[in-house]
Amino acid sequence: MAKRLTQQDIARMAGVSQATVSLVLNNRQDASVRIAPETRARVLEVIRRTGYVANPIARRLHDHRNRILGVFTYEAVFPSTRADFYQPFLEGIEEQAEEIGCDLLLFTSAKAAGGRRRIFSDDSRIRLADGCVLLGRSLDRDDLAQLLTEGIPFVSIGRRDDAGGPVPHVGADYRAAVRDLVDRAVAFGHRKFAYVGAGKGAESSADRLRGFREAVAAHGVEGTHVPFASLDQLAGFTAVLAEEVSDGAALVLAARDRGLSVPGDLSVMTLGAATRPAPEEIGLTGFTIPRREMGRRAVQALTEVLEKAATPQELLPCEFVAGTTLG
Amino acid sequence: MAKRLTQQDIARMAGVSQATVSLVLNNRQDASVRIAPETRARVLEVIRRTGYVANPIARRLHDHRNRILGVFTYEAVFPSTRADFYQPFLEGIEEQAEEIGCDLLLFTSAKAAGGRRRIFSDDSRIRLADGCVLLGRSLDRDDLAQLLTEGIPFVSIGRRDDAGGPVPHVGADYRAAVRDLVDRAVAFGHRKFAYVGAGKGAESSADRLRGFREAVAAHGVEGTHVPFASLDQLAGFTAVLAEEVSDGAALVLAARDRGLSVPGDLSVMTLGAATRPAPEEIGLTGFTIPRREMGRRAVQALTEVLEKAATPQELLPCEFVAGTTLG
DNA sequence: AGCCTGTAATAATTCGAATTAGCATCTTGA
DNA sequence: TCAAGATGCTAATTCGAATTATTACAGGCT
Repeated sequence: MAKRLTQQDIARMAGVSQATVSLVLNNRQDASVRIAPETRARVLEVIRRTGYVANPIARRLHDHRNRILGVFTYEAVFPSTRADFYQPFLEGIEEQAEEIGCDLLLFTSAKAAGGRRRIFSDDSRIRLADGCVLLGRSLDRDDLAQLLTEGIPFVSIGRRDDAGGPVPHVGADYRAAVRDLVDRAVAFGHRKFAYVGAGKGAESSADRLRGFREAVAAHGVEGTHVPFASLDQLAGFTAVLAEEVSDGAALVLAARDRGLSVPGDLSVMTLGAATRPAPEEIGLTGFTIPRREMGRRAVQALTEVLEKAATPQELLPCEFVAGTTLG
Repeated sequence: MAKRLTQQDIARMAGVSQATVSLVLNNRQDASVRIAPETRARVLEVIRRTGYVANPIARRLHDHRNRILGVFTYEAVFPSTRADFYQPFLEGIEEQAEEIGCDLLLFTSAKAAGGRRRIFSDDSRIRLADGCVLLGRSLDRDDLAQLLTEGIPFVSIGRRDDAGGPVPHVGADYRAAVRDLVDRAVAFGHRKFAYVGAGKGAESSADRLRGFREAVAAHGVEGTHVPFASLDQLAGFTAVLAEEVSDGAALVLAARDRGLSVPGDLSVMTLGAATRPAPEEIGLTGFTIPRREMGRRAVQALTEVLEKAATPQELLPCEFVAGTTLG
């Protein structure tokens, strides 16, 4: 393996000092440092001839930035089973990283303790990057707290409750999106609503349920939370909002199986959670989560954290999907 | 942003010298450098408390290792349009990287000149990583040559012709796979073969065509290369091998449109290239490319390059897919 | 006391490039 | 003619960690 050329080598060849090579390379024209045109040309010629490129490692050692953004996920991102969930986020992240000229570091080395990666372990590599985007339905509270206390620049994708301090995040406005769905359903004449899903645990679930409760209260209609729903538990309700897309789809199929009409006898809406893969052909009414945009904005927010030591918190609007299961 | 901790900081807190911290951190036990157990424990405690991690940049500057593996692609990897192609490879790469405790660096910063990323530019960051996996249907010859002459450790996914020297790669054995398909078709009685596709340009295309030529020659049957095929050009042939899955699918549909039976009147096989998305429901006869395994092996090969300065070259077998379009 | 041996830790140097302070040399202008 | 200023370049330092050479000190032995 041919030894790599250094600025010192170039300097020797051009008969100047290493400092001069550096100045020429960076095209410095300041009043304080001047290089004669002939000298500059001579150095440039040697650089051209040798194809010399500055060693980025050494270069980055000097500034404190290395233009590397970390992406942490609690599990592998590429397996196809998880692709539907991660991919749109990552698409946005990659896009924005490319725009600001940063490389992306995937923390695949994080020791998988009990099948789940850890942000902090004996030799946490989280600080490899200038800053870090955290991705996952739920994030460990202790991890968030430690990130905050250690002053590690990061942004969460998805809203997060305070963890010993405000957590910088870019989320989706599930609360408003769910309220909007209820509003629309009320306009269709619905008065008896059921919310199907956990409604707690992850912030994303809690936000949805909260939006639901606010909306039914505002309209003065009946709204019940049914954590795990079979069709039998939904007798009497005319509109069901299912956190999970797959749950919504299953309900539609089950209802039609029993000869019920959807949306004739029962309206079903989905709240976009895609923990499990779901059939697409049903055309569920609901909303889309701006995953890609969230990825983009997260990287932008991270640059704000890095440059202004800010704590950005932002919720992006979800877009209504008409579908065919509300009537 | 809180200033990043240095070994000097740790040293101060533990009341020792920076050198001592380094020695403890690297768990050096040599006879020449000894650290008292109490001192060691004190330093480790400070490290644990602060969550200190050595700056990989500085570390790399000194010992030329940082447990970061680069992944270079000429375009973004996450957009869904490219996901089908990249994903299986990346899945294998991620899996193996996780196993050997390395992080993955995606070179999103590579300047996109004319929409295509460049490995080498004014500020090439390729050397940030210990080594690099190159991914893409075709790789720039000049880039490969430069990687070789600069002695940058890398492995190509996909076989590559020499570029001023042998190129380390992990590819798929298209040659053998295509020969196998022809063998099977001959066994079915076919004697007039057409090869549809470029058959040149990328090594993967050339290898397929080469396998085709070898097989028809070995059997003494007729074999013609038809770069861009419409159904009309295929009159007289009884078996068609299409490089592109989508081309094969289109041929089947076109043939059936004209009232021809597939495989009754015409057999169609595909050679697995998936540049464009293709319908899956046809059940084309052909073979699968072991993309995921290629990703895994590429990372393993890269470790061989790094540890033994080897130049691994390996072709993995493709698996026959019976399908329904050969008879 | 003087000398050696072992132990424990540190000072100093290295990696490659960027930057700052500063040293010569050459012009001007008074 | 001499100070002031411009010009062109380089020596020295910095970044953070790893390594080598070296020092400091205790205890044992003659």
